[in-house]
Amino acid sequence: MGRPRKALLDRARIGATALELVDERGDFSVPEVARRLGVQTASVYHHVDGRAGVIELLRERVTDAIDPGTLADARWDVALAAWAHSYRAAFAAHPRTIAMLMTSPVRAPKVLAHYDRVAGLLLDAGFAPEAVLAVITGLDNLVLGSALDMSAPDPMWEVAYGVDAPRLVAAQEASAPDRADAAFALTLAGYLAHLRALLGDAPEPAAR
Amino acid sequence: MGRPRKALLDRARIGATALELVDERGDFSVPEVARRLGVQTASVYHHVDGRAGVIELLRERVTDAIDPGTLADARWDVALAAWAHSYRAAFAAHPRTIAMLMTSPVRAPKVLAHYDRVAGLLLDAGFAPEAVLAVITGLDNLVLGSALDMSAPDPMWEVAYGVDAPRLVAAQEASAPDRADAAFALTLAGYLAHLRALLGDAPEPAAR
DNA sequence: GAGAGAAACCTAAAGCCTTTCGGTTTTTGG
DNA sequence: CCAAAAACCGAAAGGCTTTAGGTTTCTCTC
Repeated sequence: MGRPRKALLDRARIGATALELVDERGDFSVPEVARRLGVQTASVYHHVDGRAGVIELLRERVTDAIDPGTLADARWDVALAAWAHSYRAAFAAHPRTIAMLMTSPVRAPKVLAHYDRVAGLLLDAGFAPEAVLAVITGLDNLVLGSALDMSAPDPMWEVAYGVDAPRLVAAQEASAPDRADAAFALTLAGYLAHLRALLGDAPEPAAR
Repeated sequence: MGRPRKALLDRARIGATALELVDERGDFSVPEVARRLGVQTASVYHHVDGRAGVIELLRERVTDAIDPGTLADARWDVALAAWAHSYRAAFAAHPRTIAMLMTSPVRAPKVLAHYDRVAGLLLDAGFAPEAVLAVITGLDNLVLGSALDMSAPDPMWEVAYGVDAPRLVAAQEASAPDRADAAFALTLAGYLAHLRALLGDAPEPAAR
């Protein structure tokens, strides 16, 4: 014991291991992370500010997958749609982190830069300054609501034997396997069409 | 000690106390509930199936506030909108429960009955059976995404000193205090308009 | 290149939580 | 009336979070 010749731990390995655990089991604990890395629990605390610190590592890992390039399109609605898809995909890749990340404010500069660009996009598109945050919030709600749905158990509605909900059961049996994606497409298309209408743009025909 | 003359505990009191704790602190533990009720921890386990059982009590309490009468309107879109508002309000009253309730499937018969009625409503309105669940999921995403937003810290985006996000900061400062409500109205209006368009109804003018 | 201080890991321990087991008293139902 | 069930308590096992203090190795400065 004592300091090892070669470091056994670093923040990257801790974050990766915690994310593995959350993906597999829906949660993590510091001792579990330590066991997986072949190290004592207390050692992890040397690199990270406790459990909360590990959660911040998770946030960094998950949100790093959001593609900033999606915001480059000249048409604001196309850019917004692409960004929303990328955002959703990032969370969809690790859906069990969502409940863990939502209850603390966003502080990661990289993520804040995304939202700043979105705000600029909306201002340039012609939205009133006092409306911009509501528009962003709405988009956020769509993305996170959908991402949360992907983290939910499948099926989401468990109709026990003896409970009477025939139409819900039929709907569940008839639903396509891409239900979650279809729902997101539906809400996003509706939202963007509504925003275009508010701006007085010529509404594009609601493609299928 | 031994069995008391008058019962000290029941499921209702346990549920109410746990909900109080979650509202106040964002979480609960079985010993905390017991302390508040002036009882030993082990006694709680006599009435409830562990921590998970207490969470189910929370779900019952929160969802009981959803008004089934909202679904009675003859116009499917009006009914859906009213139901969504009621649903959202129920969660908004106890926003800290949301993260706790989302990760386990819905089993409460009363809630399942709601969704069953919604499924029937959509079928009668003319949606294809295989599309019904996607439509429901989309609505669910809007409601829960918005409810989650209400449980999020305010402000949601914390731009630290030295981080450059001027347009986001300006948008936050310019935003009205009813940002969350405005965002929900925006997304719901867009969604319903989109659904009406899909059905080929005469689209009502998007009343601002 | 030598020594001081920092870094990285470990052992130990306090305090909390979840859950179970068995004991005691009171109520209830046949 | 009495046996079984119900309601509560005490105790304890095992896990988690976090801190404190010890040991070894590395690194930076003189």
